Amino acid sequence: MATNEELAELLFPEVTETIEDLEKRFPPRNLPEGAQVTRFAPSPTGFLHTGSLFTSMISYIVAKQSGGVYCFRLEDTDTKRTIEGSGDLLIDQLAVFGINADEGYFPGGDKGAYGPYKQSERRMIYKTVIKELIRRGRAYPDFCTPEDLDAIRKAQEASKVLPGYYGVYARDRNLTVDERIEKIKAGTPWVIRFYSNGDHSRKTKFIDAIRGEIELQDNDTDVVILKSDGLPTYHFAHVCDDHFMRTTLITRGEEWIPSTPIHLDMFRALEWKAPKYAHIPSIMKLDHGNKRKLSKRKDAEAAVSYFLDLGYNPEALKVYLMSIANSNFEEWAIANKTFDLGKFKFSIKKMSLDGALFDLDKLNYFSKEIIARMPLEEEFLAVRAYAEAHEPEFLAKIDADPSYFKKILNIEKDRKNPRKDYAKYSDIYPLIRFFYDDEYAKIAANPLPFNENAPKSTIKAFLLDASKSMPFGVDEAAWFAAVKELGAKHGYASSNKDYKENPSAFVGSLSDAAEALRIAIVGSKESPNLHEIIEILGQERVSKRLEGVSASL
RNA sequence: GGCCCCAUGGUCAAUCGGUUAAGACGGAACCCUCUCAAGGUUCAAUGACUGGUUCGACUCCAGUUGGGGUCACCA
Repeated sequence: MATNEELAELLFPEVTETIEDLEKRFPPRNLPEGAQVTRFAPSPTGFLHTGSLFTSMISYIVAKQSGGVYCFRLEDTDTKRTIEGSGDLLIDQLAVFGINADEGYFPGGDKGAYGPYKQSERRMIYKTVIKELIRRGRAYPDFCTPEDLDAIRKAQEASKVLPGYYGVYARDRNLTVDERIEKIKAGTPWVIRFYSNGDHSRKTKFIDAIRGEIELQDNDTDVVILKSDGLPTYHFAHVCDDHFMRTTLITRGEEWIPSTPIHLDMFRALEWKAPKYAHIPSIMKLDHGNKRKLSKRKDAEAAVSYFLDLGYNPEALKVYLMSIANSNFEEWAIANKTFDLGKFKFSIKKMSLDGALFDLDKLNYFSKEIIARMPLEEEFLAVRAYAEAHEPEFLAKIDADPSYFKKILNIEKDRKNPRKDYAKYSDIYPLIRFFYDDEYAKIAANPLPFNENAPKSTIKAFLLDASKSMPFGVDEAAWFAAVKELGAKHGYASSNKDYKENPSAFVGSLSDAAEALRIAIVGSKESPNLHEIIEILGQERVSKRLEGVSASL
């Protein structure tokens, strides 16, 4: 009669260390009371997901505000789904949002004493633990083929019993050690399963940091812990890694709630203290009247890069996500006149329990606020960087005369209520391109939107006159007084009130006069403060435009 | 289907048994105003249903309904 000891040795001869050794290698952290060790542990399967940003942001802020440690761990155990280089991309994208790990996997190499931080490099750790589990009879090799498993599942469905590899349905659970050894020696492929002692008819409870007490049926499934490719499954890797990395708070999506009993079962078997869990609600989207999780495949906004490509300020996205995470953040921000997330006291208990619908309007609102509050120099750099990456034509204009562009950006910015017309950097160029002569020429080549209130001849004369006598270098009041006077000379009312009282006495209202000027100068009925615009454009350019438009009428 | 999570306006939501049920985004109106973006003022809009417990329930309990999640050698 062979022993489990022999089985373990046959399965993992390369493992020489023990769990004891690992405990010494990764000692408990020496952190102050209350400090949380959190982690973000994505799979390198693509771009940073909006939900991942949400979760990582929360992990980060919890660690920071408690004086703890935030780790980044790469869960690259699914070799089929792994996309080469996406782990590094994830780190770059998190860095854009200022979420930089204290320790973990980095493109240049691991940082921290609890590594490696890439699961594919932790094989020996998993095997060490599994070898021990086999010795103790708490794990065993399973020789089922996919077809065998399929047959078991079909039988279960037919007899209307819960599907899964458990109890009497766990075919290889009760093989003798001799039988196991025999099959292994015969070269039968195997995986390692956890030997559960759980009882499905009983409940396990745990305290979720967000939801409070959660009660679930105890796990009795013998889950696969080591796949045939020698890599662990998520369930086992989570238990091992978070134990040896000394994670204190597991932040993960709420889709993990149902499998928590599996994890607890394993912590129990290993006699390890289970960490606390905080199951984060998912961000949802409305799809044909139904709420559903943001989907990487179906929804562009599921990828953080979508917002970055459109030119949203990363801070704005974070602020929006924080307003979902802790809804009191918004009131705090208004009261404190700052959106500085670092100064806000985040509370994991205040997180709402159901998934929020992604609200683009609200993102736009925050984004406008944040861009408007940015100091000019900072905004300039950010816009330039965006143009550099996405709008080469715009970039050329900026670089041809940076100070000119800064003046444009600064329109109505230096005041208590700054202009808020850009939610994202991509909104800027279309709105300000008239400042550049070649772009203005393209706009003016199309019919300009003059209204029909005043006859063309009046507009023509008015614009021509303005091109010669409109004052420059004077303050806004003086300039506007001059505009009124000029308008009056051509029959426009000098106030809208006058016009309203007696419309037939005038060719148009003051608004009509101002509108004619605006259209001629910027090519549109809408623009920021006209006075600031003409001062930036300068007398020569403005006169030329007025003259040109007048001539074309 | 089993199990779990969730349930206040269109959206995000406050209230820890007693309120005229906050606030923000969005919407509407008005004001300001040379247009727009803002800003100001005001308005409309919420406790899924049914039973309990209680002097009193949005709040506690149960059930119903609805939404979401999960049941892999994916995470």
